[in-house]
Amino acid sequence: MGRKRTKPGKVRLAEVAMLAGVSPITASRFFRTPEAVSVAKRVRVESAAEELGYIPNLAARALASQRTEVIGVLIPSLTNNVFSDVLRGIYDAVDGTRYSIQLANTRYSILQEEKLLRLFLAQRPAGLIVTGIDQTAESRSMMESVDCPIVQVMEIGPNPVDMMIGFSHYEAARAAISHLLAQGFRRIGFLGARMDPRVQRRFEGYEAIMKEAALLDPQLVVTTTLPSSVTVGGALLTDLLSKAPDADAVFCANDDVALGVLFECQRLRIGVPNEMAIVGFNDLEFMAAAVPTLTSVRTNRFEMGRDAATMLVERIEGRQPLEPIVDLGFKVMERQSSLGRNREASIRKISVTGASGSK
Amino acid sequence: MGRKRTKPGKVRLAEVAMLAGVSPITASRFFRTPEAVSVAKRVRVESAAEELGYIPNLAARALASQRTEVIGVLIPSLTNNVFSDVLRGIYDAVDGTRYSIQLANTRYSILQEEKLLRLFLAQRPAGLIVTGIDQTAESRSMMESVDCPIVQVMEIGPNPVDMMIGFSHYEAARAAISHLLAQGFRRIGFLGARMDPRVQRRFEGYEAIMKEAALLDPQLVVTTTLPSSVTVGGALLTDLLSKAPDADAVFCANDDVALGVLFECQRLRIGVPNEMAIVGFNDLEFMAAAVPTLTSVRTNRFEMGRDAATMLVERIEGRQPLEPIVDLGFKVMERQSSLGRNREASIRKISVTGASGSK
DNA sequence: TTGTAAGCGTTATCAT
DNA sequence: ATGATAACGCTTACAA
Repeated sequence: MGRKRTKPGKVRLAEVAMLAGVSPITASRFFRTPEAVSVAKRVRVESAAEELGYIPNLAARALASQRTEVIGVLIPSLTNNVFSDVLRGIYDAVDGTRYSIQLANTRYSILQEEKLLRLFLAQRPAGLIVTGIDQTAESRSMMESVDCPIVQVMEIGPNPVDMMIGFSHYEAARAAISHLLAQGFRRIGFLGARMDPRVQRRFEGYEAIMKEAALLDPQLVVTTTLPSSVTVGGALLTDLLSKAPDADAVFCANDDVALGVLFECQRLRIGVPNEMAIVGFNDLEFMAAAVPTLTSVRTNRFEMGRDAATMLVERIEGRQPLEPIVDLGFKVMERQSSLGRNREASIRKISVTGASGSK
Repeated sequence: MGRKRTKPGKVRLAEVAMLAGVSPITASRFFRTPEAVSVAKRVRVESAAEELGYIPNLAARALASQRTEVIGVLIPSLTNNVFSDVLRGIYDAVDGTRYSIQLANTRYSILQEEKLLRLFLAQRPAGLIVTGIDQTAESRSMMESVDCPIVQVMEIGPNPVDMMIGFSHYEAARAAISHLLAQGFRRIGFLGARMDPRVQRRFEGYEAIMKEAALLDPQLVVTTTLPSSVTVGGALLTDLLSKAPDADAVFCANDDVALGVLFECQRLRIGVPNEMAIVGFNDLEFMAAAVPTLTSVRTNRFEMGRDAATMLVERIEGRQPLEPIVDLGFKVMERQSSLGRNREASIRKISVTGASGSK
């Protein structure tokens, strides 16, 4: 009628308990809250587990306890360097803890994200890391009604679902443009690929400060929904030059676009920065190695992932983090590609470093 | 004494079965093997599940069935573009199946890999994807004694644990050097970073063909165990030039090293390819966009991941794949950076494309 | 601090 | 094709 009994191969908690001469529940306690077990029994259970090579069955644990030790991570892309740095930080922080990562790729679709979120939440994750602040209303209400801690990464904004870590893409773009203005550039183009919400926000920063300087010109803006790449960067520059031949600088929403611009300038024999200044975004490794070295906005992606996971684990384990919203800031790395001639000495110096909120 | 009863919120299989007017086991069968349930009951269970919003409890399923629907993936690095492409392929293939991915980072350490392997196997994964063919003896015997299917990715070699998909790094390097030889280059340097087993194999390919051509010279070899990067590429070139000022070409074991070499040549005003030819490895996107365009060896990383996961799923579900060892080959993408002057017309033309084994 | 009893939600086994 | 029953291995709730 029933099923045949336990195969002898596997070591269960009961075996450990028996060898240690305690009840299963005591052994169970030992693994979860050692301090709740007397020292004498602690050592007996420990050595019994060691001797038998006991490995807990996570499925049984999850079923009995009604929760898992899985942290769900939703990111838009596996290809983009930016996210792989964040991921590395997450794995780094989780490494050595009892938690494991369940990763899923939304492919920049908030509908896909909603679907994955529903899937994840159904398995009662211990915590959740989601990218950005542009979830669907449905996703939002799911996240708000669920009881596990959640961290939104990559940017900061109003109304966090729970915790948040990132920086203001708007302010970062403003700082980049301020730098170009301070260097005397005036006809500054915006080159954007993918145009996901964060690139959109960078554009808004560009737009705002250009408008304030009375320098905004639609001819200076070239974007595409294609994924960003070096090749796309070259094409965007070509487009820009056909619309605004007098452009003297470009702010690229991604570093690979910036590299593509550099190559295109070389191809077209346009001097950088004399005829065309270049500023990128994210400060990938190659930016400092290029010829000329390329200015970019450094963002703290590894730290973002690491701290997000750490905050999450802290909360899962019942501790309250110091701050629910962490602004990791950014830094404009000024390099040769944006060295200006200070064409107008009247340009005020603008601080280009600091926390996003430090307006 | 016991615990309080089921909270009313969650929908269980029993509820679905009751609403459908069948026994729980029939409902269970419907979800796993619909064809084993009569059509009449199928529709009733389906609509009942729909109506109640039933979501299966994976922990209960894993506990009862003694297996999981998790595919473990062990890769050496999250940062390296090469692996993120493979990963993307894996996620792509698994997407939409019932399997999920459990990812872990060995950080290029086979001891770390062994540890993670032990951890994974303890949870009875449905399948496993591991990187390369250089596991520890202990790892190997664990993999051989476990009963789940396993795919080794990134390269092919003798004695697969189970299945294998990749290409011969040795042959790929030979093909790259053959191309340089055919273009008339003679003092061909080897620039290698990280020197993981696959880079090592590329070096062996370089070494063998250079020796055959009686051109091997230790002064032409510069390596480092540092992770590969654009910056490191520049430094390696500098080292090479100090040891072998007459080098006329470099084979870079990674594309980022190749890009670093290009930049360093620009910095030193060394003409590419006239004074220095450059060949990279992997054919990352920027290679075709650089100025001059950079020759590289194209490898099929996305396909590698996708096909590895597909083969695994096939095997998990009981089907035998056509071939347990898949050679995805490679292709030397000849571009401007290795355009030679055919200094010696006597050089025989060598085919540079094809499966790794097609010596 | 420790133990007893019951239950977590599903599937394997055997029988019909 | 369907169902009754027991079992998967652990933890919660409560009592001692």
